[in-house]
Formats: sequence, structure tokens, C-alpha cells
Amino acid sequence: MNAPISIDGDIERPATVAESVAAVLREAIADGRCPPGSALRQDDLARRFGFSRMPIRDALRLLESEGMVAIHPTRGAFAAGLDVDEIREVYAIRVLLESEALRLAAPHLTAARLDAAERLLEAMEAEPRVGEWGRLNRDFHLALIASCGNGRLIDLIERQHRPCDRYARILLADLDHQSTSQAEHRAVVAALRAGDTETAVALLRRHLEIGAAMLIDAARASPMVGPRGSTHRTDEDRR
Amino acid sequence: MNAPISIDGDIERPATVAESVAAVLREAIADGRCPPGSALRQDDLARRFGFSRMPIRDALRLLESEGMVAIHPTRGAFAAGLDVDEIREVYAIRVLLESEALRLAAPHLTAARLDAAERLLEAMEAEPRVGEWGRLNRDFHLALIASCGNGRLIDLIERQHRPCDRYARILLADLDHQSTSQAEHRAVVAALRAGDTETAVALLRRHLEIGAAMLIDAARASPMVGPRGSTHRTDEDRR
DNA sequence: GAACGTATTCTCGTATACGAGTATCCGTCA
DNA sequence: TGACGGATACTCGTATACGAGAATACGTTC
Repeated sequence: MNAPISIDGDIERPATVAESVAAVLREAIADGRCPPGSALRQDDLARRFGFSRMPIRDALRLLESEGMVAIHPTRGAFAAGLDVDEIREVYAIRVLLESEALRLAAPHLTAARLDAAERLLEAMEAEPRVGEWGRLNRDFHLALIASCGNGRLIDLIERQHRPCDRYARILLADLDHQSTSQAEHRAVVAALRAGDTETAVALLRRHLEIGAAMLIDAARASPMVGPRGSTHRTDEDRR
Repeated sequence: MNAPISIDGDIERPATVAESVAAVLREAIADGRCPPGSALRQDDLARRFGFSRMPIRDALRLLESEGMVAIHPTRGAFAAGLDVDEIREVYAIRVLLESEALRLAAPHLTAARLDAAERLLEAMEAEPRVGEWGRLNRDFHLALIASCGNGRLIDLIERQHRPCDRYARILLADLDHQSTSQAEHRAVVAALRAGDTETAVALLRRHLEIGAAMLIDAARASPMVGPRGSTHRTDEDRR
């Protein structure tokens, strides 16, 4: 029996059709090409993607567990609705989770890690695509808390980012908010470099609260956002 | 168009085979009849339940999203492993989430609501079945935070209860801890009745920390609990 | 005797097919 | 004209079937 040689390169599993389909659908729902509430017919998607309904079913189940679609037995799957209350709720949860995670991670945030996080910020400023920008934004937030020592907490936070990203992409088509957001990001990093954890936490909290407020404002002005539960048939089905 | 008459009775959806199978499997995994790490073969289960593999697949996907099983593409599904670190992580998250939820809910906790919660405690004391006891325990915790005004937070907390319940059922076959647990529960309710929210939160926190410590102790003594990631083939497959 | 290569078996992923339930549309009646 | 009832079309849930990949066991070679 050999010594346990540690090789870190993650081996990518043989991606199933279901996972590929889920990835495409996830993007489509996230950026609004599948409007909130629109029906996702199984054989419609099957024809479109060129596969049978089985992997599509699997993909829809996957997306359901992520909260991107709602599945009603015998009625089908629908792109998840947008809901002002959800924004409020998700951000309240993010404040809670990310504050604690940052507190736990702060002692382990070396200069090198902070440099890496800051490189993400630079990449964001050079990124015109909203989808990619959102991904980098998420990576930045995760980079700050990666060393919190609680993998499950990280996972939970990652899940909360999904709806935030979706709301941002659908509601904030303009990229104005990105510059103010970036300043807040840098302030957090600066506080962390100074070793002032509680200030960093407070700044992060404020950053999230501002983001939530912006989304809520945008949501009020948007016709797509309905009250809770109303999956409000956009009836733009069968695209 | 009629006035919106509110009828509260929840209509039960036509339960699909997949959901029924998932419910049975969930129980089997939760109470250890499916040992952690054991393989869950699709056509084995299909034969056992008397259905085809399709609804079994759906059920496994459902359980995967709950964290009860781990699915490896082309390799199959396995009952989720037990892991000491996970206990620590889940309880840390529960402390965080339930503390905040209780703070939010406290102003809305009327005497009637507290009475209802206390009735659950009484039911727990009369309940010999561990499975049912766990359900009542969860209901009690949820009853305290039901009025926190953040449905997504409640949902998140509910999800964290699942692994706790599973660990408790597998590791704490004896019911000794229930009496001490009950005393802690009652102390929380008493503080809430007195209107002392912060004391109640502190008591709840302590209650959770004690529970975590008990489980961690039990886990150390158990051969079933492995380090993270080792889904450690129990190879008691093909029962 | 140990390690490698090959063949077999097993399991999963996907495709196709059928039955059941739901939603929709149209005709009838008050 | 509006509402009810029935027939039609549609979609989903489930069953069966096939091909591909992985795990295992065996035989071979050094």
C-alpha cells in the first residue's frame, strides 16, 4: 500500500446529459430568457435539446432542488417566480451567514488570500458580461469566507447567492451599481488587511443591505415581480 | 370573479410513486436501517418496492437534494455517510439561524403560541418511538420560530434538522438525553413567557451546544462514523 | 508470488412506448 | 348572454428496452 500521495487536481466526472441541460437551463432562467413563471414543457425541451425527456426530467429535478424551477406533480415545471419578499429574506439570511463566516475566516485570511480576492475585483472591473461578472462577484464573496472552517456553511452561502444573482441579472440590466459595489468590496478588503475584523463585518453587512435595497427598488418598478406564490403565468409558454 | 374565500385545508397533491418511495427510503436511512455508505441499487429497490426504476431514480434525486444520499454518476447512489465534522458544522449553523429566528419571532410569540409549543413538549414526553419523538422535537423548535416572518429562514432551519435527527436516531438509541433536553426546552419557553428574549436565545444556544456535544461524544464511540468524505463502503449492500 | 492485461458481469444513463390525469374548447341549456 | 357539461388534446408519470461505462474476476507474464 503506497503512501497517500495528495493530488489536488479535481477530476471532472463524466458529465451526464442531465447536468449539461441543467447548466444551460440554469443560465436561461438566471438571466431572464426563461421569464419567471413560464412553463418548461418536458418534450418541448427534449425536442429543443435533441434528447429524450428522461435527462430533461433529471435536469428539472436538479434545478428544483436549487430553487430555480417549481415542479407541480402532473402539471409540470415552471421557472421560479420573482418575489420582493424573497429578496428581503435571502439578503437577511446572507447578512447572518456571511457575517459569521467572515468572522470565522478572518484569522486565517493571509495577505496572499486577500491578494487573490483583490485580483477577482480587478477581473470584475474588466468584465463587461453580466453573467460572468456575477460569477466573479460570487467568487469574491466566497474567497473571503473560504477559510472559515465550516464547509457546510460555505455551501449554504453559495446557495443563497444563486437567487441574488438571478434577481440582479434580471432587474439590474444596467451596470451602474457595479462601481459603488466595487468600492464597498475594496473597503471590506482594506479593513481585513488592517486586521479590523468587526469593521470588515460591518462593511460587508452594509454592502449587502445596500444591494438588497437596490434590488427591492428595482423590483417595485418591474412588472415581472409578483407577490409570493403567484407563479403568475406569464403565459409566454411554448416559446 | 368571486371574493377570495380563504380555505386553509391543504389539498394533498396526488402523491407520486417517487415521493412515496422517497418517504420510505428517507425513514430507512434516517434510522440506520440503510447503514451510512451502503449502496442503493436502482433495480434492487425497484424490485423491492414493485415499481420500475424510473420513480426510484426520481426518489433518489429527491433524497440527494436533501443530503440523505450521495449520487455518483455512473456509479450509483449511496446512503450519506456520518461524519463528526458535519455534526459540528450543522449545529454551528443551527445556533446561528435559530438564534436569529427566535429573536425575530419573539415579539410575535403570544401566550397561545407558547401554549401550543408546550403541548408539543407534553406529547414528546408521552412518545416512546424515537422517530416520532424526533418529529415532535423538530415541530417544537419550528413552533418557536414560526412567526419570525422569514419563510426562507424557516425552511433553511428545517433542512438543518434532518441531519441532526438522523445522527440522533442512529447514535442515541437510548432515550436518556431526552429528559435533560426537555428541561432545556421548558427553560426556553419560560424565558419567552417572561418576555426575556435574550435569555431565551442564550438558553436555546446552550441547548443546541449540549446536543451537539452529546452527539459528538457518541460519534467518537461509534464505528459507523468516519472522517469526511469517506463514504466508507460498509459493503453491507445487497441486503 | 506479485503485478499487469483482458474478458465478463453488473449498473447506470438514455430512448421509446403506453396509460392516466389535467386543462381546454365547444356545444347546450337556462 | 352567461354558466354548466362533455369531448378532445395535451402533458406528465411510469414501464420496458437497449447501449455504454465501470467494477470485478480471472488468466497470463515477469
